[in-house]
Amino acid sequence: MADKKSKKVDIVTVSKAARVSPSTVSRYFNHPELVKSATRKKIDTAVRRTGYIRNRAAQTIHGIRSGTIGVLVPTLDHAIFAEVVQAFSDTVASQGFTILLASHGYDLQREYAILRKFLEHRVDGVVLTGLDHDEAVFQLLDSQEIPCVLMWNYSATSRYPSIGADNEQAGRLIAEHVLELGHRRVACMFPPTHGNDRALARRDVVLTTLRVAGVDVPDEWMLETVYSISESKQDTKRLLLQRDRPTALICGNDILATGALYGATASGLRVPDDVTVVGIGDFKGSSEIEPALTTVRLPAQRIGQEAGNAMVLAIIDPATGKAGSLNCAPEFVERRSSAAVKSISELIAR
Amino acid sequence: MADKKSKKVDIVTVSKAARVSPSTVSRYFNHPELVKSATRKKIDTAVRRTGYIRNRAAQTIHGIRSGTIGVLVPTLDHAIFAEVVQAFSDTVASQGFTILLASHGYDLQREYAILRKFLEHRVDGVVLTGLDHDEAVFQLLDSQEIPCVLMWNYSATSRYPSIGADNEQAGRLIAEHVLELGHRRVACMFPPTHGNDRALARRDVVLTTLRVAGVDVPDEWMLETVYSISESKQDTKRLLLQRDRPTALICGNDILATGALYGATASGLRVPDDVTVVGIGDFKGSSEIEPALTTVRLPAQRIGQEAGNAMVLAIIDPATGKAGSLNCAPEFVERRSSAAVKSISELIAR
DNA sequence: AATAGTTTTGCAAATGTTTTCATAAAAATG
DNA sequence: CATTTTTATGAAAACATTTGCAAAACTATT
Repeated sequence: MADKKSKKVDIVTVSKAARVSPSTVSRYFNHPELVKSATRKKIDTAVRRTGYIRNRAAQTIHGIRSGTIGVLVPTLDHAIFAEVVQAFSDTVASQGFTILLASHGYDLQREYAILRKFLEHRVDGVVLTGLDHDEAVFQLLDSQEIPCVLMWNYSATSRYPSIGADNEQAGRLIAEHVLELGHRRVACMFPPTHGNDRALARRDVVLTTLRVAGVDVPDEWMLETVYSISESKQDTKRLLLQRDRPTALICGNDILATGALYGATASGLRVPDDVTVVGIGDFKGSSEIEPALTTVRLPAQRIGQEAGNAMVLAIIDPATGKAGSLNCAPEFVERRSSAAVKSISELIAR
Repeated sequence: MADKKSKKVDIVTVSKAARVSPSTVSRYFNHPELVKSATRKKIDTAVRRTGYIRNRAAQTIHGIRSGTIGVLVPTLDHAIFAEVVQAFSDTVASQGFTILLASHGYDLQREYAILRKFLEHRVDGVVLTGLDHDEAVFQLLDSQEIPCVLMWNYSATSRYPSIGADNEQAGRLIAEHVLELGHRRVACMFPPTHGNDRALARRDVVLTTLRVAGVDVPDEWMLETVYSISESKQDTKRLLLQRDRPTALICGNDILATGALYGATASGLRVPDDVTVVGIGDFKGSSEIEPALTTVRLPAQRIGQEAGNAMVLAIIDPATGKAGSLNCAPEFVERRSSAAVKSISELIAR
């Protein structure tokens, strides 16, 4: 099969080889039921012989769908986004769509530029990560008539349909757990919140939940740590080696919690006997680490799939398909890294 | 800016609004130096007012580059591929390219189908992962005239330019280290090698290196374990709880090694005192885990960048740009998880 | 075998751009 | 100010397809 290396082979090359008109070849691809099976056969061999590959660009200018979906994430370097993209990609690929992928690195300006680029490519739909975006982004989306879904976070009041987990709920679940265990001396470690509505929502609700229960997190126990195991290990060591240390550490995500676990070990402390460590996310490995991490599961894979299905539906059936928001509920997962405070004396101890 | 929600706005809409011809608008975008600055200003406001977005599909059918590069990986779920894709994407994005991303899940049939889809979209270049691909894939690539690079692995004899690390070298480095430490009772844990030339290359060279040194790995110490911390933790426990256990465990990648570390801990063994564990990859977290993992660094980020640069060059300057292979040398990283065998008695002990 | 009804095919126009070529406008030169 | 040169613009063809419409080729019916 497929030689004819040299010259470009297009639909008319094929039509000549098959001794039919270009229109018929076009129909062969788009409405095969309209072409006689004998002709179909002729064209089939012609396609094979010439090595013809359809040109989607040429179709697209006829208003036909491009078969691409633009996916915009902050970064793939966080396993959790990679996972959700993977699930999304698989889901839409099974329906014939391919994804255009780009990352903005939490820079909202870049997000706008990338969105424009997606639109130049006439993507059939756009997926953004998180709820918060530049007003210009939303306006641009408004002015187009392609479906858009906000993936990863859920909020009933999001400006576009949001499919994901409710971060506030996740934050509350973990904070309540820590409170239930009797901890009152609680530290928090969250990633920088600039341009990251997810982290922000989690942090705020954790703090609020604690405060409502009468637990205040002093400033020096309020750590802002970049998404990195080594950084969080460092910061945790610094935190735990102080004379006055917390009995529990709530981490904004499981990567930070993993580093915290390592940091506690490196500080000679046992988890959960000496200090409770909890995360948010339930990343791969969180259940296997020693001690296994207490956390809140954010169902990345499910989110990716649901978003993919919603997007495809909205594309192929814009009338009924209007994607709606979907709350993929986070789920509290208790494991070994958290335990009740030991005793009254522990509460007063340094 | 940008309203006119309803009707499609194309280059002639803009040209009317600016009272110039479509050709001039086209030039405004593609050869702005050819249009008088007064006219430029007119068009500029017209573009803004109409909310026009260029249509790359329409450009592409003129043989103009599509500005897309097809990237094909086994899966994004392995952090290492996510990392390399991220680096690649960033690199080419800075030159105005966007990536079409798809994953085949180690299914070489799917790889072919995806490649075809990429070609339908008239990507300007294609990146595949690893050296081994279906003959049909190579033939299809041969018949096209777009650049292709094989990313992640390096081999001097690869069928297309390969940019990546030499897995044999990586395997040798780690095997030699284990031998130098005096280990003779060595177990191996590798992922399934079907459709995965990287794992295969590593395993073969490790085994060969050991055998040359007179160390044979018995079948029951030759573990095939899927890429998963929990699986490798399980398998490691099973391995280490036998009466007759190895003094060292070589893992095909750091994920397996991480699970092995957890498994050893869970078996009540200390690493490296009771058993040496080494990996390949130097993934994120490998340096922070307790004990820090001895491994071989595969420079994912650098590979992604180099591949991106090579690809862009090959696209924009096909004459000189012909991408060449590049060996991003793996680097042995000694950390805490490996140590010399303790004593002669240890060698005989069970 | 003629007619009507279907099915299959081809022609030509349309899609949204770019580009070549020719012409108009402006600038430079005498 | 006329002429030449340079610069800026527009008309029309080209790109690789799809599609509405009409003609042609079959089938079925009488």
